[in-house]
Amino acid sequence: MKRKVTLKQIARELDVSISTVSKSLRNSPEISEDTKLKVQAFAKLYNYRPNNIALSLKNKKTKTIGIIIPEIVHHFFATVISGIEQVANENGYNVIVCLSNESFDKEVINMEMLATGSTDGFIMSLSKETQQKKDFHHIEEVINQGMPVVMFDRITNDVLCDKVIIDDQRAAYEAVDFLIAKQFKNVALVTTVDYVSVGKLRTDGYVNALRDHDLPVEDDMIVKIEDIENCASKIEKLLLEKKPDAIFAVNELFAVTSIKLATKMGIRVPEDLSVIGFTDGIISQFSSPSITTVSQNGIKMGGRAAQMLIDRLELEEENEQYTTELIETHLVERESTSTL
Amino acid sequence: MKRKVTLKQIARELDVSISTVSKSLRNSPEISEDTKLKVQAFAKLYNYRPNNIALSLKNKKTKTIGIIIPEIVHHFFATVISGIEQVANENGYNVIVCLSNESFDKEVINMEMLATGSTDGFIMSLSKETQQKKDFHHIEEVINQGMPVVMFDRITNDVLCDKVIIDDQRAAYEAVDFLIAKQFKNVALVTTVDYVSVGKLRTDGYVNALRDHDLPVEDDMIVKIEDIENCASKIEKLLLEKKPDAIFAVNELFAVTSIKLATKMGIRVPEDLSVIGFTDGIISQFSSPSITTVSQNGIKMGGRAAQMLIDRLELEEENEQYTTELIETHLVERESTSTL
DNA sequence: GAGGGTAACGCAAACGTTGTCGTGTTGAAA
DNA sequence: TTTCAACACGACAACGTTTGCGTTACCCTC
Repeated sequence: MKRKVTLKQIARELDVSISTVSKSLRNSPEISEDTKLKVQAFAKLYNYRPNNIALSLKNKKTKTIGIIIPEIVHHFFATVISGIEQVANENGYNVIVCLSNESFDKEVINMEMLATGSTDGFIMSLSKETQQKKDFHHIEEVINQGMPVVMFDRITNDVLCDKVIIDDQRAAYEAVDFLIAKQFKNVALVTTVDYVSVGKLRTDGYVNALRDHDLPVEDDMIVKIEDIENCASKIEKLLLEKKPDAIFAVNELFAVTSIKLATKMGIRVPEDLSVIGFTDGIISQFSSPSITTVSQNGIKMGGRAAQMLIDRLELEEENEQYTTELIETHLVERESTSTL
Repeated sequence: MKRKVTLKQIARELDVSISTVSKSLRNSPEISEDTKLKVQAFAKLYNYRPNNIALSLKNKKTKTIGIIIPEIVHHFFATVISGIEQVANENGYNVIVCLSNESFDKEVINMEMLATGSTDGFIMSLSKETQQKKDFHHIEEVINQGMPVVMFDRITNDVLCDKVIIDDQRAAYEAVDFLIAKQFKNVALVTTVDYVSVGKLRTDGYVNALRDHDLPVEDDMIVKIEDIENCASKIEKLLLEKKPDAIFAVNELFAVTSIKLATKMGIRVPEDLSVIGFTDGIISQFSSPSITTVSQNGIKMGGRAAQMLIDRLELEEENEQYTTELIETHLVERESTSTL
């Protein structure tokens, strides 16, 4: 087993100083050609690579981005990571991933952990608990320490930082508008509880779309789901009592669940009921019928977030101007909406 | 903006030496109670946290695990990461994720990148290209440098290290056996090309199951898919010409694609055709009909891999004894197999 | 031969931490 | 009064790098 070779070892072997070795490898004009060649050859032979940790300590830069997200077994978050990783990689950055599992405490612990030197900045999406508690001191803190933070998807306006989101309200509006244009009169909504920021915004979009078309907004047509495990009865009740001709669901899971329940109740999709979901993930593509959905490009979102963070990291002067970037969405039409 | 406080700053403020501060915070008996309390109070006030990078450099341990996988937008890999992250976190480790995108070169670059001080060890699953080229010098190299590697799922026997896999062959055997027990006589196989290790093993399991039941193994009943985009014609041909009464697919995507194509051709699932997939992911759960599948617990797999790596990292003496651990699988029966 | 210029290299500091060892002061025992 | 232990703390090295600056030795010029 041959351990990693260091400048010191090369210096000793070649009987020169450490500085000479370092300068030779960085091709400094201070060093004679002879020595440079000798050192470079030796370094190549022993496959010398500068130690990242030592560099990080010296430069006070880790070239590492911390990602903190609620969960990773989730198509959208996975695509965002993928987008981040790609841009990060192109810029010589690594990504270190921490999961909050929707827990406020874990989010705090993870941030503090990574903030003590491990990363140069953060890209994060808030956990449900954090959104509920509205406690963002851990985020304020790292920002105060000079570490840039970029928030995406589940954000808060209470923290000043760069953000990347989709225009949830507008996307929802357009989805509902699409349904109304198809002459559906009883469009129901299956959404999350209000403290989930994106759920709230999509709900708002739904309401606005109905209002703008002078359609009634009935509370009974809106199902707010807290826990996916126990949502069946609520949706069944909706289908049974309100007999909607279309459903807008604020995520894939709600959409596919609605379809499954409807099918079980003898309601055909899309003949008797049209359904639009949100997030163009695996489920929408592969379920039967495949689901018409609002596509939010996670790769692009992650990529933009990473680029914003890196831009800020590599800007030497502080820039107090924060921006919120909107990633465009579009409706992917599939089988779950009738074509009439 | 208050930057992170260091030992040096505390020392200066309190007019003591750096060593005294360090020792006070680590509660050394060398230091008087008075001084300790004073320092600790000050440190708490300024929220002192030891710098991870400096610690890593000093201890030659980063408390970080490198994960290299082909892709992350993939349910199984996401669950494995989730499992790794959990165990890592419990043991005070962070995970840094790199994606090879199935590319050999990227896999090599990522490994070399992380190997120069960034991580203590690796957990990885080989890229397709690497499996095809059978070039593992980058892995051998980091092992030679004393960094432990744990491989999972897509492994190779050409490298000596710890491994975590499922018994692909046995799992496939049992799935096919299950079909045969249901009196299906024409069980087809939709699999990958042979160089994908798990595909090959699952193919072997299929073949063995048929042989053991004295059923013929026909080449025409086996479809090997290289590229998911252009697989439709092959599967359609199989369905049309061979009219199988059951299909065993070596992954979710192949299973759901087969079902979709069959349905389009008027073949009802499960009435006319039973289908079993592999990997219990989102697709199997939510497609219609939901898919009977071999469940491989990614969380458990990742957890075991992480534990094996950490055990080896925290063992001071070298242990040349490598183990390959099998994670049990089980068949999840759903709607895509007829119950007769 | 004295002075100055220059090529080629080494020293040392710095990043933040830990731990070994050395050092000064105090008090008590001989 | 001397000696010695205990106590409380500081100096320093080390981890691996980079870099500004100091230090040689040599050669050229006048």
